[in-house]
Amino acid sequence: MMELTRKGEYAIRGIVYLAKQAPGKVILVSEVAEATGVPQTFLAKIFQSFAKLGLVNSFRGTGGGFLLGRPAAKITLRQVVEAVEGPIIPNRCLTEDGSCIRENICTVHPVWRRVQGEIAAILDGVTLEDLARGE
Amino acid sequence: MMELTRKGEYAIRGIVYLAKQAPGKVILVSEVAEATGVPQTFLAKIFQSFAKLGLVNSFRGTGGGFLLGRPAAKITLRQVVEAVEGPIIPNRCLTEDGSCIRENICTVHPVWRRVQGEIAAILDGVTLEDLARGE
DNA sequence: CCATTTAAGACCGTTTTTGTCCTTTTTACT
DNA sequence: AGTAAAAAGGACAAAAACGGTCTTAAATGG
Repeated sequence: MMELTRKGEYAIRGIVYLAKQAPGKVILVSEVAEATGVPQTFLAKIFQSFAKLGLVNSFRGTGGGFLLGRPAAKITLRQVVEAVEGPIIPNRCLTEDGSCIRENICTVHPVWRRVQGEIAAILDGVTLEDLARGE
Repeated sequence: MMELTRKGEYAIRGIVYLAKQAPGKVILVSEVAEATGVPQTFLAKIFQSFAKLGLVNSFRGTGGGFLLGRPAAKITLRQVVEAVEGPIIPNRCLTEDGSCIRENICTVHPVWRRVQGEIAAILDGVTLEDLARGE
């Protein structure tokens, strides 16, 4: 359970690869795809969504490509993961606006809340810089 | 991301309902299903898998039904969740036998290891007794 | 034997995942 | 201006997972 999807894994691989480049250097999706072993068109989609969120910047046309939208130290693993996988929600009842109708579920509610908080805290504490320079 | 499936939620609802009963009392699936709002045949499947693991005991025929396989205090939320959802694996690379081929993935590896450990610890710390008596 | 209740497995529709493919737009270079 | 190189965007599709249902068999008590 609680498994990251391929998309999530690909996203991390791809953006970490960008983080390893010299700041300001523009990289082709094709290069990232090959280097990380991710299907190119799939990775392109992922990077497009990153671009919309400002996680990466993109340039079209000849000489185009991608680079980080801000310094690697300012991008957390949580931001990357949530960008592709959505918010960290261990249980549906955490989604709702405070309405957890069933009582027996509600005793579990605070447990999931803790799980959510712990995961978020861990992922918040790791930046692309950390990951790029090998911990 | 990281969301519990319906099955997982149903499983918790169902077994917590059992945990709320007087010890030794045998309960019908139909009763549990109705009380918790879970589809009966689906819940039956879940309880069957619980029975195989000893989380519950079952009796067939007239007067049959289910009850906890051991005291509620001896069943953790983690055991319940893993019984239906499988082991807690935030990332595929944690499954493998130490082989995390890609280097950039491997810098992420210890992070997922921590996530795995934290979730496990939280769920280990909660028993059905806790959940049954309302935290 | 008969009604009841779980056990086991086959089956099935829907949604999500994991991509591919094609067209369009933007850009740089000649 | 024309062309080649990229990313942007959308449609499409196979495969897997999810969320169940249904049927038949086996056990049990009366």
